[in-house]
Amino acid sequence: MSDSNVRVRFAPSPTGPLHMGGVRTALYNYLFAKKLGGKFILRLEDTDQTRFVGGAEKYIIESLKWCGISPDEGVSVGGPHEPYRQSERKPMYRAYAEELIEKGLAYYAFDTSEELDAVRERAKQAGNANFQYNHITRNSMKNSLTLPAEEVQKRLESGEPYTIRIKLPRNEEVKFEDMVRGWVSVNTANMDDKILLKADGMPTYHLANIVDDHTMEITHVIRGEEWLPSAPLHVIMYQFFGWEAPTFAHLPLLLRPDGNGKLSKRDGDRLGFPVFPLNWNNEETGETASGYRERGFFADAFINMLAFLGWNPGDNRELFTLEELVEEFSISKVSKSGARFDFEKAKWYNQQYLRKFSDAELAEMLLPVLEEKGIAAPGSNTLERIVALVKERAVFVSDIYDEGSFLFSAPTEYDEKSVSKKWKGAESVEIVNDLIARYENEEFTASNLEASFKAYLNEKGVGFGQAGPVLRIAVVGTMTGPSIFEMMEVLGKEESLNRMRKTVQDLG
RNA sequence: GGCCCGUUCGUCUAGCGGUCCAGGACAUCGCCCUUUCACGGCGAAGAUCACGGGUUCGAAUCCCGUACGGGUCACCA
Repeated sequence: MSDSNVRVRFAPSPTGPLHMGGVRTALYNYLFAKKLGGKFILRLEDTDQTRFVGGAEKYIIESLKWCGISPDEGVSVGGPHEPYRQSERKPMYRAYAEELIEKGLAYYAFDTSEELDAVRERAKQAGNANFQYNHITRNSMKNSLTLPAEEVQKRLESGEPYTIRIKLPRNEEVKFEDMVRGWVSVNTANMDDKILLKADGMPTYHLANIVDDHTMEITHVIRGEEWLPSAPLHVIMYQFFGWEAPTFAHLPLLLRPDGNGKLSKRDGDRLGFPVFPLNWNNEETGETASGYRERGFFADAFINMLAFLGWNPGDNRELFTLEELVEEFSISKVSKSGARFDFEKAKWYNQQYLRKFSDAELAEMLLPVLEEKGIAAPGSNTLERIVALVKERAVFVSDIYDEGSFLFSAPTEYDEKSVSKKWKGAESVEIVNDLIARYENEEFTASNLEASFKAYLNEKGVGFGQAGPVLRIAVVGTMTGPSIFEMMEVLGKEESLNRMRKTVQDLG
């Protein structure tokens, strides 16, 4: 990894759990930085005190950790630009806003929220869909541009609440080259004088963002497309401060699988899949949401899947670990259009990763699943053999149990369909009894059991299609599953025969 | 509604002027394997490259327009 001054940041707002779109943004930032030998910084944009949600910060840190996206600097790890929480940086922002006022590039505004609401309402009724506080309307508002200097001074000294707004030029083309979108251009005539410093003394996103990115020496700003409309404002702010602007990259949005619009936090459980990396429980509100980790996803698979929602290496390869993604990632290959999320594909990724593990590793991972279900785990040797038999049909580790539950404990009921289709009363009872008698003195290996079974078929003149399902029902209660003889070998003689005897009783 | 961004199989996408009557993956369907189910293998179906004009010997690829979709218009980020 070469020396590099590339510095990127992921700057979420702790207003709730981080959703997968956010994780992807973090991931692309991380990949971009690591690929170029740069630094990945985690900053918290908590300037809105009214929307702060307890536990969100911890959730964000844990999520990134689970994903393997580790910050080089930031709230969780510290660094040379501490603090990394904007609320803790509050004192520094005002000076920057005032610097702009001194330069004549910003002004004090005394309009209250209520007054602003009223103006907007009036504009709406006059047929003007949206009121903008801009180079025209600011002349009829209460601010340091319209009020006499003495009155401004008086208001400021009296402690009257005020905001600081940027003073945008009247008609200027703002251009910047976005790494994924190319040249983007907007005229200031279509922009408004955004508030930089709020009445509570906190900076808005725009101010805090620019000041922090500059002071933290951020070189590339990689964020979601929802920020594209405010990027020109940020470009102007860099000009106003006389700072070099970072390079921007606006990522395409993650779209909902159904209907229109971007994937939102509420879509998740409604559509049957998680939108969050981890389970979320807000103890204050009782709000809960499910996460990929608890759903049984491997972090690698989750990351791999996420990386491919809007990016690909340009060839047919699809399976990449985080390290491999770092190696291959290129922001120029990020697509411009939104990606509709598909849970089926997500599961496919997990299945691919599950298969990379050995039987022993999967057995180990299955242990906690069994414990949670209250299932007594067999010895590790038996467990591994069960894993070997069932793993091809599993997408998640827990599927190994779900698909082979009858290998852990005797079935408590018989699959109705199988029984009605293949169980022929006395005839079947006879077959099972014959097999019990036969197997009692046999060595219990799959090959032996199968050979003996076939010999029985011959003697009896019965077809496999008739007796096979009967044996299967007698041992595992259903017609599906791995090879019956393999299963019997794993189950062992005593268990297998007991189950057969019980079936004769139950279905006899 | 204003502004900005986007538009290749159902979905994710490859493609950056000729190798494309468009390739891969997921999903779907069929066959084979397995005397079960799944896995796996093979194959099929599926995109007039949103539409209309240009530019060019030649366009999915460049330009313009239209349509549609999305984002954004807060003292939220």
